[in-house]
Amino acid sequence: MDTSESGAITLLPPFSDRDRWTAEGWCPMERTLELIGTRSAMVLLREVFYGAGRFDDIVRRAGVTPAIAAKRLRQLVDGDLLERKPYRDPGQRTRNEYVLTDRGRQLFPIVVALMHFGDHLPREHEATIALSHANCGAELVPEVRCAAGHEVPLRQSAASIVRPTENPARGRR
Amino acid sequence: MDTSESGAITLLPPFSDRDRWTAEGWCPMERTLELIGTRSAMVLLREVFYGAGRFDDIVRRAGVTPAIAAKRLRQLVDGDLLERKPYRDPGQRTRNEYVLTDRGRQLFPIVVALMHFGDHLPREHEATIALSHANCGAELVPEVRCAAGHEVPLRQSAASIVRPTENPARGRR
DNA sequence: CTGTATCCCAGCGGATACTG
DNA sequence: CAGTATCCGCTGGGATACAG
Repeated sequence: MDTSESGAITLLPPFSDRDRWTAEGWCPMERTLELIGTRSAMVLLREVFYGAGRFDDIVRRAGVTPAIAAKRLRQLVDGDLLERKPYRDPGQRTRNEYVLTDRGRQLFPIVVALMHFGDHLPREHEATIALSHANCGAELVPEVRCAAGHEVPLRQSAASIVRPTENPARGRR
Repeated sequence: MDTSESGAITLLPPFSDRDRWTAEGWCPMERTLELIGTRSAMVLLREVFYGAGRFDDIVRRAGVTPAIAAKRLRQLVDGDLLERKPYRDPGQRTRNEYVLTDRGRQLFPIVVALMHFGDHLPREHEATIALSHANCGAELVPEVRCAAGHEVPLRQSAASIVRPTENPARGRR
Protein backbone atom coordinates (compact mmCIF):
# COMPACT_ATOMS: atom_id res chain seq x y z
CA MET A 1 0.00 0.00 0.00
CA ASP A 2 3.03 2.21 0.20
CA THR A 3 2.38 3.78 -3.14
CA SER A 4 5.57 5.21 -4.59
CA GLU A 5 8.79 6.08 -2.88
CA SER A 6 7.95 9.15 -0.89
CA GLY A 7 5.90 12.17 -1.73
CA ALA A 8 2.71 12.09 -3.73
CA ILE A 9 -0.98 11.42 -3.56
CA THR A 10 -1.87 8.15 -5.24
CA LEU A 11 -4.25 8.53 -8.14
CA LEU A 12 -6.98 5.86 -8.23
CA PRO A 13 -7.15 4.73 -10.92
CA PRO A 14 -4.10 6.50 -12.33
CA PHE A 15 -6.07 9.07 -14.24
CA SER A 16 -4.66 10.55 -17.34
CA ASP A 17 -4.89 13.88 -19.06
CA ARG A 18 -7.98 12.62 -20.84
CA ASP A 19 -9.91 13.14 -17.67
CA ARG A 20 -9.30 16.87 -17.92
CA TRP A 21 -10.06 17.53 -14.30
CA THR A 22 -8.90 21.01 -14.98
CA ALA A 23 -12.03 21.86 -16.91
CA GLU A 24 -14.81 24.00 -15.51
CA GLY A 25 -14.74 23.56 -11.81
CA TRP A 26 -13.81 19.90 -11.68
CA CYS A 27 -11.14 20.40 -9.15
CA PRO A 28 -12.52 21.08 -5.69
CA MET A 29 -9.47 23.17 -4.89
CA GLU A 30 -10.24 25.52 -7.72
CA ARG A 31 -13.81 25.85 -6.58
CA THR A 32 -12.53 26.95 -3.22
CA LEU A 33 -10.09 29.37 -4.78
CA GLU A 34 -12.90 30.92 -6.75
CA LEU A 35 -14.40 32.00 -3.45
CA ILE A 36 -11.36 32.88 -1.38
CA GLY A 37 -8.53 32.95 -3.89
CA THR A 38 -7.55 36.58 -3.45
CA ARG A 39 -5.39 38.16 -0.84
CA SER A 40 -8.10 40.62 0.10
CA ALA A 41 -10.68 37.89 0.62
CA MET A 42 -8.37 36.10 3.00
CA VAL A 43 -7.33 39.10 5.06
CA LEU A 44 -10.93 40.22 5.38
CA LEU A 45 -11.98 36.75 6.46
CA ARG A 46 -9.08 36.70 8.87
CA GLU A 47 -10.41 39.79 10.60
CA VAL A 48 -13.87 38.32 10.86
CA PHE A 49 -12.33 35.18 12.34
CA TYR A 50 -10.59 37.52 14.76
CA GLY A 51 -13.96 38.87 15.77
CA ALA A 52 -14.17 42.10 13.78
CA GLY A 53 -17.70 42.73 12.63
CA ARG A 54 -18.17 46.35 11.72
CA PHE A 55 -17.15 47.47 8.27
CA ASP A 56 -14.82 50.11 9.54
CA ASP A 57 -12.99 47.79 11.91
CA ILE A 58 -12.57 45.14 9.30
CA VAL A 59 -11.25 47.59 6.76
CA ARG A 60 -8.79 49.28 9.07
CA ARG A 61 -7.50 46.07 10.59
CA ALA A 62 -7.29 44.23 7.32
CA GLY A 63 -5.34 47.07 5.81
CA VAL A 64 -7.21 47.24 2.52
CA THR A 65 -9.02 50.14 0.94
CA PRO A 66 -12.74 50.56 1.53
CA ALA A 67 -13.36 50.12 -2.16
CA ILE A 68 -12.01 46.64 -2.53
CA ALA A 69 -13.22 45.71 0.93
CA ALA A 70 -16.78 46.53 -0.03
CA LYS A 71 -16.49 44.63 -3.27
CA ARG A 72 -14.89 41.59 -1.69
CA LEU A 73 -17.25 41.52 1.27
CA ARG A 74 -20.16 41.53 -1.12
CA GLN A 75 -18.67 38.54 -2.91
CA LEU A 76 -18.13 36.75 0.36
CA VAL A 77 -21.73 37.39 1.33
CA ASP A 78 -22.86 36.20 -2.10
CA GLY A 79 -20.77 33.09 -1.62
CA ASP A 80 -22.54 32.46 1.66
CA LEU A 81 -19.35 32.68 3.67
CA LEU A 82 -20.37 35.83 5.50
CA GLU A 83 -23.70 37.35 6.31
CA ARG A 84 -24.69 40.84 7.27
CA LYS A 85 -26.49 40.65 10.54
CA PRO A 86 -28.50 43.52 11.97
CA TYR A 87 -27.38 44.19 15.49
CA ARG A 88 -27.88 46.91 18.08
CA ASP A 89 -26.01 48.11 21.07
CA PRO A 90 -28.47 49.22 23.76
CA GLY A 91 -29.33 52.83 23.13
CA GLN A 92 -27.63 52.90 19.76
CA ARG A 93 -29.14 52.74 16.36
CA THR A 94 -29.22 49.45 14.53
CA ARG A 95 -26.04 48.43 12.76
CA ASN A 96 -25.02 45.70 10.46
CA GLU A 97 -22.13 43.49 11.24
CA TYR A 98 -20.46 40.84 9.19
CA VAL A 99 -20.42 37.42 10.77
CA LEU A 100 -19.36 34.03 9.55
CA THR A 101 -22.05 31.75 8.22
CA ASP A 102 -21.96 28.04 8.89
CA ARG A 103 -20.18 27.63 5.61
CA GLY A 104 -17.75 30.39 6.44
CA ARG A 105 -16.88 28.69 9.70
CA GLN A 106 -15.89 25.63 7.68
CA LEU A 107 -12.95 27.67 6.46
CA PHE A 108 -11.42 27.36 9.91
CA PRO A 109 -9.06 24.51 9.00
CA ILE A 110 -7.88 26.45 5.96
CA VAL A 111 -7.20 29.53 8.03
CA VAL A 112 -5.34 27.54 10.65
CA ALA A 113 -3.35 25.65 8.04
CA LEU A 114 -2.31 28.85 6.28
CA MET A 115 -1.33 30.53 9.53
CA HIS A 116 0.49 27.52 10.86
CA PHE A 117 2.54 27.20 7.72
CA GLY A 118 3.46 30.88 7.76
CA ASP A 119 4.27 30.70 11.43
CA HIS A 120 6.86 28.04 10.81
CA LEU A 121 8.47 29.78 7.91
CA PRO A 122 11.92 31.14 8.67
CA ARG A 123 11.56 34.78 9.60
CA GLU A 124 14.16 37.29 10.53
CA HIS A 125 13.32 38.28 14.04
CA GLU A 126 9.92 39.70 13.32
CA ALA A 127 6.98 39.32 15.55
CA THR A 128 4.27 36.90 14.55
CA ILE A 129 0.88 35.73 15.67
CA ALA A 130 0.46 32.28 17.09
CA LEU A 131 -2.75 30.34 17.51
CA SER A 132 -3.33 28.23 20.57
CA HIS A 133 -5.95 26.18 22.33
CA ALA A 134 -7.64 28.52 24.77
CA ASN A 135 -8.30 25.66 27.17
CA CYS A 136 -4.76 24.39 27.48
CA GLY A 137 -2.47 26.89 25.82
CA ALA A 138 -0.90 24.47 23.38
CA GLU A 139 -0.20 25.50 19.84
CA LEU A 140 -2.79 24.79 17.16
CA VAL A 141 -1.79 22.27 14.52
CA PRO A 142 -3.65 21.44 11.32
CA GLU A 143 -3.89 17.70 10.88
CA VAL A 144 -5.03 15.43 8.11
CA ARG A 145 -7.08 12.50 9.26
CA CYS A 146 -9.56 10.20 7.63
CA ALA A 147 -13.15 9.81 8.66
CA ALA A 148 -12.12 6.66 10.49
CA GLY A 149 -9.82 8.72 12.67
CA HIS A 150 -6.43 7.64 11.37
CA GLU A 151 -3.82 10.29 10.96
CA VAL A 152 -2.99 10.26 7.25
CA PRO A 153 0.44 11.17 5.93
CA LEU A 154 0.87 12.31 2.36
CA ARG A 155 2.05 8.93 1.16
CA GLN A 156 -1.09 7.21 2.39
CA SER A 157 -3.49 9.53 0.67
CA ALA A 158 -5.35 8.68 -2.51
CA ALA A 159 -7.41 10.68 -4.97
CA SER A 160 -10.26 9.30 -7.03
CA ILE A 161 -12.56 10.86 -9.54
CA VAL A 162 -16.13 10.81 -8.39
CA ARG A 163 -18.79 11.12 -11.03
CA PRO A 164 -22.30 12.08 -9.95
CA THR A 165 -23.61 8.53 -9.78
CA GLU A 166 -20.55 6.81 -8.45
CA ASN A 167 -19.18 6.32 -4.97
CA PRO A 168 -15.99 7.87 -3.71
CA ALA A 169 -12.80 6.08 -2.81
CA ARG A 170 -12.90 2.81 -4.73
CA GLY A 171 -16.52 2.29 -3.85
CA ARG A 172 -15.91 1.74 -0.17
CA ARG A 173 -17.49 4.03 2.31
CA MET B 1 -13.31 29.87 28.98
CA ASP B 2 -16.10 29.97 26.48
CA THR B 3 -14.91 33.19 24.99
CA SER B 4 -17.77 34.99 23.28
CA GLU B 5 -21.06 33.68 22.04
CA SER B 6 -20.17 31.64 19.01
CA GLY B 7 -17.79 32.28 16.21
CA ALA B 8 -14.45 33.97 16.61
CA ILE B 9 -10.88 33.44 17.62
CA THR B 10 -10.17 35.03 20.99
CA LEU B 11 -7.48 37.68 20.90
CA LEU B 12 -5.06 37.50 23.81
CA PRO B 13 -4.72 40.16 24.93
CA PRO B 14 -7.42 41.85 22.89
CA PHE B 15 -5.00 43.57 20.57
CA SER B 16 -5.90 46.83 19.04
CA ASP B 17 -5.18 48.52 15.77
CA ARG B 18 -2.08 49.97 17.35
CA ASP B 19 -0.44 46.61 16.97
CA ARG B 20 -0.63 46.94 13.20
CA TRP B 21 -0.19 43.25 12.58
CA THR B 22 -0.96 44.04 9.01
CA ALA B 23 2.41 45.65 8.46
CA GLU B 24 5.22 44.00 6.55
CA GLY B 25 4.78 40.31 6.97
CA TRP B 26 3.48 40.26 10.51
CA CYS B 27 0.63 38.01 9.77
CA PRO B 28 1.72 34.44 9.18
CA MET B 29 -1.16 33.94 6.79
CA GLU B 30 0.11 36.70 4.58
CA ARG B 31 3.57 35.23 4.58
CA THR B 32 2.10 32.01 3.32
CA LEU B 33 0.07 33.81 0.70
CA GLU B 34 3.19 35.50 -0.54
CA LEU B 35 4.46 32.07 -1.50
CA ILE B 36 1.33 30.34 -2.73
CA GLY B 37 -1.19 33.13 -3.07
CA THR B 38 -1.83 32.79 -6.79
CA ARG B 39 -4.07 30.39 -8.61
CA SER B 40 -1.22 29.18 -10.79
CA ALA B 41 0.98 28.40 -7.81
CA MET B 42 -1.73 26.27 -6.29
CA VAL B 43 -2.67 24.32 -9.41
CA LEU B 44 0.98 23.63 -10.17
CA LEU B 45 1.56 22.45 -6.63
CA ARG B 46 -1.56 20.36 -6.88
CA GLU B 47 -0.10 18.49 -9.83
CA VAL B 48 3.15 17.88 -8.03
CA PHE B 49 1.16 16.57 -5.08
CA TYR B 50 -0.56 14.34 -7.60
CA GLY B 51 2.79 12.99 -8.62
CA ALA B 52 3.53 14.93 -11.78
CA GLY B 53 7.22 15.73 -12.04
CA ARG B 54 8.13 16.58 -15.60
CA PHE B 55 7.57 20.13 -16.77
CA ASP B 56 5.42 19.10 -19.65
CA ASP B 57 3.14 16.92 -17.56
CA ILE B 58 2.70 19.56 -14.93
CA VAL B 59 1.91 22.22 -17.47
CA ARG B 60 -0.58 20.16 -19.43
CA ARG B 61 -2.34 18.78 -16.41
CA ALA B 62 -2.43 22.06 -14.55
CA GLY B 63 -3.91 23.75 -17.56
CA VAL B 64 -1.71 26.82 -17.51
CA THR B 65 0.54 28.21 -20.20
CA PRO B 66 4.21 27.25 -20.25
CA ALA B 67 5.15 30.88 -19.71
CA ILE B 68 3.49 31.40 -16.39
CA ALA B 69 4.24 27.82 -15.37
CA ALA B 70 7.94 28.43 -15.81
CA LYS B 71 7.79 31.69 -13.94
CA ARG B 72 5.76 30.29 -11.07
CA LEU B 73 7.78 27.10 -10.78
CA ARG B 74 10.91 29.18 -10.48
CA GLN B 75 9.32 31.11 -7.64
CA LEU B 76 8.26 27.91 -5.95
CA VAL B 77 11.80 26.58 -6.23
CA ASP B 78 13.13 29.88 -4.89
CA GLY B 79 10.70 29.62 -2.00
CA ASP B 80 12.06 26.17 -1.23
CA LEU B 81 8.72 24.49 -1.80
CA LEU B 82 9.86 22.56 -4.85
CA GLU B 83 13.25 21.43 -6.03
CA ARG B 84 14.49 20.38 -9.42
CA LYS B 85 15.92 16.95 -9.09
CA PRO B 86 18.07 15.36 -11.78
CA TYR B 87 16.71 11.96 -12.64
CA ARG B 88 17.22 9.34 -15.33
CA ASP B 89 15.20 6.54 -16.72
CA PRO B 90 17.50 3.65 -17.64
CA GLY B 91 18.74 4.19 -21.15
CA GLN B 92 17.37 7.70 -21.32
CA ARG B 93 19.20 10.95 -20.99
CA THR B 94 19.14 12.76 -17.68
CA ARG B 95 16.05 14.81 -16.94
CA ASN B 96 14.98 17.18 -14.29
CA GLU B 97 11.82 16.67 -12.36
CA TYR B 98 10.09 18.88 -9.87
CA VAL B 99 9.56 17.32 -6.49
CA LEU B 100 8.28 18.63 -3.19
CA THR B 101 10.85 19.69 -0.65
CA ASP B 102 10.33 19.03 3.03
CA ARG B 103 8.83 22.45 3.30
CA GLY B 104 6.63 21.86 0.29
CA ARG B 105 5.27 18.72 1.87
CA GLN B 106 4.18 20.83 4.83
CA LEU B 107 1.60 22.33 2.53
CA PHE B 108 -0.30 19.05 2.65
CA PRO B 109 -2.83 20.19 5.27
CA ILE B 110 -3.49 23.33 3.25
CA VAL B 111 -4.06 21.34 0.09
CA VAL B 112 -6.36 18.92 1.85
CA ALA B 113 -8.26 21.70 3.57
CA LEU B 114 -8.80 23.56 0.30
CA MET B 115 -9.92 20.43 -1.50
CA HIS B 116 -12.15 19.28 1.29
CA PHE B 117 -13.91 22.60 1.44
CA GLY B 118 -14.45 22.67 -2.30
CA ASP B 119 -15.64 19.11 -2.24
CA HIS B 120 -18.40 19.96 0.18
CA LEU B 121 -19.54 23.01 -1.68
CA PRO B 122 -22.89 22.59 -3.40
CA ARG B 123 -22.25 21.65 -6.99
CA GLU B 124 -24.67 20.97 -9.75
CA HIS B 125 -24.10 17.40 -10.71
CA GLU B 126 -20.53 17.78 -11.78
CA ALA B 127 -17.86 15.26 -11.15
CA THR B 128 -15.33 15.97 -8.46
CA ILE B 129 -12.20 14.52 -6.97
CA ALA B 130 -12.27 13.06 -3.51
CA LEU B 131 -9.33 12.33 -1.27
CA SER B 132 -9.26 9.22 0.86
CA HIS B 133 -7.04 7.22 3.14
CA ALA B 134 -5.36 4.62 0.94
CA ASN B 135 -5.23 2.17 3.83
CA CYS B 136 -8.90 2.20 4.75
CA GLY B 137 -10.75 4.09 2.03
CA ALA B 138 -12.31 6.66 4.34
CA GLU B 139 -12.55 10.26 3.28
CA LEU B 140 -9.79 12.68 4.27
CA VAL B 141 -10.77 15.39 6.70
CA PRO B 142 -8.71 18.40 7.75
CA GLU B 143 -8.80 18.79 11.51
CA VAL B 144 -7.62 21.44 13.90
CA ARG B 145 -6.00 20.09 17.02
CA CYS B 146 -3.60 21.46 19.57
CA ALA B 147 -0.17 20.09 20.28
CA ALA B 148 -1.69 18.35 23.30
CA GLY B 149 -3.97 16.41 21.00
CA HIS B 150 -7.32 18.03 21.74
CA GLU B 151 -9.59 18.72 18.86
CA VAL B 152 -10.07 22.48 18.86
CA PRO B 153 -13.23 24.14 17.62
CA LEU B 154 -13.19 27.74 16.50
CA ARG B 155 -14.56 29.05 19.77
CA GLN B 156 -11.76 27.50 21.78
CA SER B 157 -8.98 28.98 19.71
CA ALA B 158 -6.91 31.96 20.77
CA ALA B 159 -4.44 34.21 19.01
CA SER B 160 -1.57 35.99 20.66
CA ILE B 161 1.11 38.26 19.36
CA VAL B 162 4.53 36.75 19.76
CA ARG B 163 7.46 39.10 19.77
CA PRO B 164 10.91 37.67 19.17
CA THR B 165 11.83 37.37 22.83
CA GLU B 166 8.46 36.43 24.22
CA ASN B 167 6.64 33.17 24.55
CA PRO B 168 3.46 32.25 22.71
CA ALA B 169 0.07 31.67 24.21
CA ARG B 170 0.00 33.62 27.45
CA GLY B 171 3.48 32.48 28.29
CA ARG B 172 2.52 28.85 28.67
CA ARG B 173 4.23 26.29 26.54
C1' DC C 1 -20.16 55.10 9.93
C1' DT C 2 -20.71 52.35 5.62
C1' DG C 3 -19.81 52.42 1.82
C1' DT C 4 -19.23 54.47 -3.91
C1' DA C 5 -16.86 56.43 -7.71
C1' DT C 6 -12.61 57.43 -10.38
C1' DC C 7 -8.16 57.16 -11.66
C1' DC C 8 -4.26 54.40 -12.07
C1' DC C 9 -0.76 50.96 -12.24
C1' DA C 10 1.36 46.35 -11.55
C1' DG C 11 0.75 41.68 -12.04
C1' DC C 12 -1.74 37.52 -13.43
C1' DG C 13 -2.54 34.79 -16.92
C1' DG C 14 -4.14 33.46 -21.89
C1' DA C 15 -2.44 33.06 -26.96
C1' DT C 16 0.99 32.53 -30.12
C1' DA C 17 5.41 31.92 -31.75
C1' DC C 18 10.12 30.73 -31.15
C1' DT C 19 14.86 28.43 -29.13
C1' DG C 20 18.26 24.83 -27.19
C1' DC D 1 11.15 18.03 -24.06
C1' DA D 2 11.79 22.33 -21.32
C1' DG D 3 11.35 26.30 -21.48
C1' DT D 4 11.56 32.04 -23.59
C1' DA D 5 9.69 36.05 -25.78
C1' DT D 6 6.06 39.11 -26.95
C1' DC D 7 1.55 40.95 -27.01
C1' DC D 8 -2.48 41.96 -24.59
C1' DG D 9 -6.85 42.00 -21.88
C1' DC D 10 -8.54 41.53 -17.13
C1' DT D 11 -8.52 42.17 -12.39
C1' DG D 12 -6.54 43.13 -8.01
C1' DG D 13 -5.69 46.55 -5.29
C1' DG D 14 -3.77 51.39 -3.75
C1' DA D 15 -5.02 56.56 -3.52
C1' DT D 16 -8.15 60.04 -3.31
C1' DA D 17 -12.45 62.04 -3.11
C1' DC D 18 -17.27 61.92 -2.39
C1' DA D 19 -22.27 60.29 -0.64
C1' DG D 20 -26.20 58.52 2.33
